[in-house]
Amino acid sequence: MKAKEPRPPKLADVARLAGVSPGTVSIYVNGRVGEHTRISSETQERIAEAIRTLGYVPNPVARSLAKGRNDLIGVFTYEPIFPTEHGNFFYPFLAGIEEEAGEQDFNVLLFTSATQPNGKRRVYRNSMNSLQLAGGAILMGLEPDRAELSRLYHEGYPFVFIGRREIPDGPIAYVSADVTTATNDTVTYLMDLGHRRFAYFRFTADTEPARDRETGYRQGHRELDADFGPPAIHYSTTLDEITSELIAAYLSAGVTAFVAETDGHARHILASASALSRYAPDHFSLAVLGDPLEPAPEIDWTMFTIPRRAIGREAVRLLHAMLVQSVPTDARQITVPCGFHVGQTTGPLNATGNQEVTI
Amino acid sequence: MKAKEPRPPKLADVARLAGVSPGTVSIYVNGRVGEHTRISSETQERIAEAIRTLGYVPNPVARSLAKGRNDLIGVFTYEPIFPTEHGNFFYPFLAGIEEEAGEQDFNVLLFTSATQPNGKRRVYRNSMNSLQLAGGAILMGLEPDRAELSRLYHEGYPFVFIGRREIPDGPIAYVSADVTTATNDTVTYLMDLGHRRFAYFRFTADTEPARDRETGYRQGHRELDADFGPPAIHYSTTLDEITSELIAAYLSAGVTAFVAETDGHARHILASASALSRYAPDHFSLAVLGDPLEPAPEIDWTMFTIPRRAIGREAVRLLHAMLVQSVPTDARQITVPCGFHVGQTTGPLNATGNQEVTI
DNA sequence: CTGAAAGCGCTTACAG
DNA sequence: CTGAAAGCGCTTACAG
Repeated sequence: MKAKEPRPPKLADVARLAGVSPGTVSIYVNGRVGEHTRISSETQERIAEAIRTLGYVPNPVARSLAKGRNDLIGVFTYEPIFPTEHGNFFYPFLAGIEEEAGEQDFNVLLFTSATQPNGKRRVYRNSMNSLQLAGGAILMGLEPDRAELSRLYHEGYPFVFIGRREIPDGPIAYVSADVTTATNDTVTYLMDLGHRRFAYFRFTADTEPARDRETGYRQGHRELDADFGPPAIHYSTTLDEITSELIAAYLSAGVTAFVAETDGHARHILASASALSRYAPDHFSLAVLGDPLEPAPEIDWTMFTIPRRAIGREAVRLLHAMLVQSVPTDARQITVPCGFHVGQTTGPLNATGNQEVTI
Repeated sequence: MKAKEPRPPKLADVARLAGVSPGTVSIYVNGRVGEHTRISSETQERIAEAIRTLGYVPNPVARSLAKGRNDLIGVFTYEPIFPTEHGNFFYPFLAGIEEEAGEQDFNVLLFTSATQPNGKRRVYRNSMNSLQLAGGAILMGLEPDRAELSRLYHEGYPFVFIGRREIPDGPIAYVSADVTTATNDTVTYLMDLGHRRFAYFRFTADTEPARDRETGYRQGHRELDADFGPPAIHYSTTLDEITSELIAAYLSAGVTAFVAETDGHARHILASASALSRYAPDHFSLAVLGDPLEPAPEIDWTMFTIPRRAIGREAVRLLHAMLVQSVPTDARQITVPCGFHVGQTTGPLNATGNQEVTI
């Protein structure tokens, strides 16, 4: 084992040994030999030799400081990146980020130090933006702190949110799945199957993704029967509010198509209906507005799918563009189309007898 | 939206505005006020005020350069960190790393840029150690490049491998599950159930983890019947070599306990046996030397479990120790005990009739 | 209790 | 084609 030298060789050491100036070495190691300046091949050989014998490797921190930038893109999540429980929400996005970062020759900096005692994370700690080490960052999380987003926005720190997020201060950069269109398409698909009376189940929480889905639903809703008794859109705080009585009421009112914000809703609808001996797709159709994170083992939902991997990649590309060029703030909203999967929970009206059933 | 200032404020700006020297500001922002130097509370207030009005946030790169260290721990993997296919080998380790890094106030730097055209990764690119940005790194991977490990070792770059790895040059730092003991214990457990004739199935590949398991097996093996016909240890390149004929030969020779290096081996043993109408635990017992990555849905194996999360945490702790103190090279090998899970694939000899069966 | 100065290891115009 | 110098933004002894 080699003796531990007091300090690693630096560029100046190389220069001295090669008998050239530091500037020349810098140009050489950065491979910028042909660009503006030429270095004689003998000199190059001397430098290469010196680097070899010294075992020189450039200090990336110093380089970052001098250049004013580095090859890091940050990833900040408001919840743990690698949770033990629950399927990993972030995983597929990270897969896309890793892939694209690899291609763009970026390294990915995970901000894990910003964890507060309560487990939540913050960008700002004692009024310091902890993201600064990276030139820009990708943020993810179900419950971002809007005040922090505003502050980042005002500071001009380059960041891209995964998922559409709004702040009052102006348009922030995001990459999002086009759930509005996908929801509209889902409704259209069900209508093409003959369904006219719909019930839409969603949580009360007024988040952008929920809002976008409802927007898409209302777009598709125009040709639908709206006034049939119970409200066509059912808001609930918990899934337990989806009872057999509730489902019975909808079925009695002639609803043949259910649209569920999450697979959780869908499961509860299915369970409540089965207590009434009503099943999909025989007695009604049921579609989910998005794909469950876990490969959805038992039930083959009709649903749209969110291209999370592609979204991760797009986020890196957008951030990269913001870092090197300047992207106008109103051109920083990227939307990628969803996929659609026809499963076993939907079927044509009448053909299978799924129509107004008296219970 | 605020006008984009030409450059962010720096420490010197704060100093000027507050009417103090940069050094004083530095001490203040680093919260080292009480330590060696005292700053009058009026001065502190002026500095705080200046920071606030300027919106100053310290440049972490400059700080790293000046201090000669930063709060980054690198994570380098020889295979993609977030694969699309196959369960994620790295995930549970990363979960532990994230957890511990959060507690130690470290950020985690994922080296994703080092991807070569062929998909493999290297630490050294055009003879430059790409890990340098982080003060130290945790390496993972099934097939590390030994030459690179040697080079890192000689360079004195602080790194910890997850899993025991050897290089000829000297002892490298690692955190590993104690699979030797766990394998020994597994054999002992089966012996306590009355089994005496064992067959051990493993791949030919001579990796450290495979070697450690075999060592444990041989330790437990001493009291076992060794000469009963077919070799007590079966080496194979592919799992397809585990045929019904092979299993029949072992069963006929009186083997009642199979020990499988991986759950893949175990599945093939089970399948081959069932073709002979022989089942575990009725006709033989079967234990797996480690837990499958995926929660192993259908089959409740008897196996030992690898505490991956704990290993991830230990790796961060060890690296941290190496970074701040100096840990002797021969004290850098950490081994954590495995868990043991009694499943449905093992049972007592005789009690259930699993003994020499003629086929 | 605070200031002036040197230094961390590089890069980048600017001269020759 | 190459060198000398200033600068990136901070920290850290060392003086006062």
